[in-house]
Amino acid sequence: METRDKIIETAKEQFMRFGVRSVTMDDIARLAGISKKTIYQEFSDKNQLVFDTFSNALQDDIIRLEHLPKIKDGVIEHLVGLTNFIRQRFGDMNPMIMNEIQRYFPQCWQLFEDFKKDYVLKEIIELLEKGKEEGYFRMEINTEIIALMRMEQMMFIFDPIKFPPSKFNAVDLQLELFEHFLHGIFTEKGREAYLKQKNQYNENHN
DNA sequence: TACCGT
DNA sequence: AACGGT
Repeated sequence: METRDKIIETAKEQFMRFGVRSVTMDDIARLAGISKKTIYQEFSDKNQLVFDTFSNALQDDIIRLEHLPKIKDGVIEHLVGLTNFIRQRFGDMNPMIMNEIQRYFPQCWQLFEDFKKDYVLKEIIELLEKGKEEGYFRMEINTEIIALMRMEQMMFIFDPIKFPPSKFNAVDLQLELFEHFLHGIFTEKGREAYLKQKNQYNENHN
C-alpha cells in the first residue's frame, strides 16, 4: 500500500475511534510503522492530514451510498438501505469528532459544510421528490424545507450539551430521528410499504 | 530519536 | 505537560 494511503487509513481508524484531538502525530506514525518525518513529507501539518483523511472518508461514504438500492429503483428499498448505512456509519464514530472539527479544524469543517450542501441535501431532495411521485410521501410537504430540516437534525445530535454521549448513543439517536422523520412524511401507503419492507429485510437477515 | 516552542 | 513540528 502507498505510504500516503497507509497514513490516511491509520489516521481514519484512530480519529474515528478516539476523535481528532487526542490522537497525536506520534500515535499515527507509530501505528503506521513509519516516522513522523514521513508523515510531514506527505502532509504539511496536522490540519491537512485531518482534511485529507475526512475528504477520503466522505468519498468512501459516497461510494457506499451509491451501492445502496437506488432511489430511482425503489424509494422504500432505499430507505431500508439508509437505515443500514446509518447503523454502520455512526456505530464506530466517536461522538466528539464533529465538535472538535468545528472548533479546531475549520477547513475540514468547511469540507463537511460543502458535503452537506452539495451532496446530502441533493440526495434528500431527490428522495423526497421521488417518494412523492410514487405516493409514499404526502404531496403537501414542502420538499426544500423538509430536506433542510432533515439535514440539520442529523447534525444537531452531535451537540453534547443537548445529547450527552453518556446518555445517548449516536446510532440509537440517528435511527430514532430517521424513523420519526419518515413517519412525519409517509402516506398510509408509504407507512405500510416501509413496515413490510423492513420486516422482509429482517427475516432475510436473521 | 532528540529536541524546541507553544 | 503534552503535543505539533523540525
